[in-house]
Amino acid sequence: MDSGRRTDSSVPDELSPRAREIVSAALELLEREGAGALTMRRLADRLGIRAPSLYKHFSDKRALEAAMIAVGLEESARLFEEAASKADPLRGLARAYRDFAFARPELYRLMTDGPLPRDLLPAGLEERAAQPVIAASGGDQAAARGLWAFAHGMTILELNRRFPPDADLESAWERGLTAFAKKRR
Amino acid sequence: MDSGRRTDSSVPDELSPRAREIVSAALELLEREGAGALTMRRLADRLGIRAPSLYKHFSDKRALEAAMIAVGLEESARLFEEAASKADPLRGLARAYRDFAFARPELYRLMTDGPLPRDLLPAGLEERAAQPVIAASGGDQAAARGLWAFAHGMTILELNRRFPPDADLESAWERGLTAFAKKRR
DNA sequence: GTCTATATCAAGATAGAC
DNA sequence: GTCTATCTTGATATAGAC
Repeated sequence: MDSGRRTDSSVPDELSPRAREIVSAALELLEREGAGALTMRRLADRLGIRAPSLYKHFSDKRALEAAMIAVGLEESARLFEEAASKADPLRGLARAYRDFAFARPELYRLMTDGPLPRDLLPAGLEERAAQPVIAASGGDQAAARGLWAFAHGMTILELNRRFPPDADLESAWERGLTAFAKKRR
Repeated sequence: MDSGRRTDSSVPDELSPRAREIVSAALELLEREGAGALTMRRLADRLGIRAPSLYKHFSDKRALEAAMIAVGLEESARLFEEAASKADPLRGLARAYRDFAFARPELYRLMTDGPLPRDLLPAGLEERAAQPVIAASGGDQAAARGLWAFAHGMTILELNRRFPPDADLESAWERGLTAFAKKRR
């Protein structure tokens, strides 16, 4: 595994180079050791500096987390756009959604466990990530939100190991996607 | 406001009377001040005792939380059974689900944010709470899990204020319930 | 069943020097 | 951009007396 020094290509470039390195290290720390390990001290350790130095780059922890969430939204928007451009957009999108969440489970949690820090996010980013889901729902916003809720519910309940251990989740996904694929009338 | 002393009627009675009072106070504290406020110290304050005394009643915080979760499962099982016994079980159940979550949002989070403490829960309780959903899905477990995922997704995304502020959630619920109401073939 | 005293650990953030 | 020193706060849990 490479580490620390590498700059993640999807870190927003409004940030200074050093800030981007910090976000990159924070994402690695988060994913490797979980949300509980994402502290200013541990992050600084990983970068070989002291915790107070981080405050020269981010005003507080919330600003750092917002930058991390922005990375997640950019990446998911890109993945969703690609999936929705192929055959069977609805199932492709569902697959891309689940794959993203399981590739970066801790980031996914950070992105969904509370309100988005909308005041700190690039304008239009939230909408951009939602757009492919709306398109795959035939432009019906209500259907898109229902579909998102279903996908998020399946995903987060599985991530949280909240389903019974022996549950057949493949069938549950299939049943839900079939339901949302049907035209309303 | 009354406090501390009152015993919640749905606290499991395998516990000693004093332990039930503690669980009751913990549920109040959790709901009034949020998960961050549920600490052994704050709980003890509310009961007029010192934190170490709590450990005579619960071996650790996890055991206390398990008792709280058991209360939530008992209550939701009761509410779901009642809702599913009436006309339009699927919509009644969905309403009961959402109502429960919004009546006790912090308890709902505690119940869904991670794996159940299955080793500390009364046997059969998890299944009892799930049963009405399976029944309303015509006995189809996969459909029941999809429906649960949808309901949880709608609920938790709303509780987390994760939908756009202006989203029409009533329509999203309706679209999803219509989808799951249709027979699969 | 409750107490005091204590161990152990850790968090976010600021001031001010270099 | 980084440092040291520090503030302020707070957590879970145990030992052993009463």
